[in-house]
Amino acid sequence: MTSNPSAPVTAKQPKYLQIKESLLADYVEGQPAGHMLPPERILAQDFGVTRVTLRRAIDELEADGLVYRVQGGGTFCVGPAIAKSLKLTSFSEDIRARGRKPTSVVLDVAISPAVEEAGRQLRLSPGEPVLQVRRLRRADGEPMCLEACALPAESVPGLQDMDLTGSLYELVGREFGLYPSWAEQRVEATVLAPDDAKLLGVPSFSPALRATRVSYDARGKAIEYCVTTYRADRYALQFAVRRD
Amino acid sequence: MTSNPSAPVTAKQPKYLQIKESLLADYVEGQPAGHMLPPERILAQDFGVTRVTLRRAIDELEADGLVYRVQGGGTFCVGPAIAKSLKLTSFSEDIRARGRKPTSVVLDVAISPAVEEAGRQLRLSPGEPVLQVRRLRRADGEPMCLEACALPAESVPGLQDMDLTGSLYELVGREFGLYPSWAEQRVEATVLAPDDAKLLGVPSFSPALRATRVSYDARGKAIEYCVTTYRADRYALQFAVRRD
DNA sequence: TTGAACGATCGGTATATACCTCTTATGCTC
DNA sequence: GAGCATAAGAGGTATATACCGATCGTTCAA
Repeated sequence: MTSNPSAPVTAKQPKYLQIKESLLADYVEGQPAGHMLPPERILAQDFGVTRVTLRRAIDELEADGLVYRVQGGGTFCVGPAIAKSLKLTSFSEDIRARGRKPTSVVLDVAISPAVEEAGRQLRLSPGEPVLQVRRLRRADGEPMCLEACALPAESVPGLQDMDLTGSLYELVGREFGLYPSWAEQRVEATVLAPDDAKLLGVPSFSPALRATRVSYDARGKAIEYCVTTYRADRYALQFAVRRD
Repeated sequence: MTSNPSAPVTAKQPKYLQIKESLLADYVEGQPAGHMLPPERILAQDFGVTRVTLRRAIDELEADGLVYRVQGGGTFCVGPAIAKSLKLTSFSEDIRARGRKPTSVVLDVAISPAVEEAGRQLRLSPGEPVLQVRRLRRADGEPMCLEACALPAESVPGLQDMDLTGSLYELVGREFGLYPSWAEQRVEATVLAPDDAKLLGVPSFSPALRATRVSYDARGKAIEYCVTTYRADRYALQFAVRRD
């Protein structure tokens, strides 16, 4: 980099990411479905980069499901109605995205030796310490779900004394540099045991949705094993999936 | 195409895809988690291509979640235990993947004007014809779910007279060139109405899992709107999600 | 023995360039 | 007016090359 005094605030992001953002703002956001972007060669010239670099930026937009390309045809927007997040979201993010306020009550925090399902799913040796957190989570004060998370205690030293009423994802990311890259999830229908039903404020044996999730970082290391039980009358899981 | 008599059977696949397959077989499949691949420069030399092309092949493997890269470190396998499909799967594919045999009984086929939810989700004008199929789906003969699919009739002329007992995805792909690229899905817990319960062979008001899905092609055009009701005691939805 | 500096090695970004393949619109012929 | 050939223009693949930035092992000094 030169000693250019007007260096951008963008903190040394690669060009192709800067161009991606620029393309997003200029040609994608707010555009109707099927709207065509300028040809790659023109855009490359406009941005003063090679077509290779420009293509890399569009690759990103395509991977995010924001545009699609037709060989010999052009590059087009998929439209605002679509383009929903294909992302893995936490409860907090999800509830906020629906315009409601997430809160939590910590029911239980404990560190115990890895046993049963949690230890096996986290791929821990029997006896290794596991931090377990049970929380009741609400949206605008309404009980929505019961959540039982287990994390390898060695990955998150001191977590048990922190504020656990917010997003666990945010917390372990900020404090321990652990960022889930992807997760395996299992969803089933069940009925609520009396204890859980009471906490959620519904009759015993009401229908419920149970999601069991194991989150991994980019290296494939298990970060978190989490079982969440949702009230069926107040919550539905919503997500997008890619094929091929 | 040249008249080269020793043309590969690989039907003119791009080099980077051929290399991807080759890397998969030679360095990824069967390798333990954390196993390191040779450096990019070496691999490029071995395959007789530029590093740019070689990197493109590894990009594919990384996007499939099969390897991860560490700058300055190397490229590593994520391991066989992980690397489950992040793909959108059909019922047939899913059941087969679990080692069971999928079969279907067609309960109902009809073409009617687009009304209600189906028409809205498929983004059709009111009155446009919609093909609706209701099926009872089994695994090894056991009733697993009830499925109600709706497709724009104009996209699939003659589908109503074809064999609908197999995979609908496969059929519309083969016959009409329609390939779902991604889908939005909504999953909720519910209880079975008496009619549905009877078809699934369980008592009325048994718990059930209901998945509502809209599939789109790469252009963002809606292909299919589908509501599937699963027996809670026999089926759980399983999938993987990416985060960023 | 420890620790800091260095260099080799690895993946990450970017340039310039060439040619292929597919789509689409043009325009001519019948 | 319908239909087919053609050319222009779009994205897709691949080469060769250069340098940046992070990691890790080694070496050398304190």
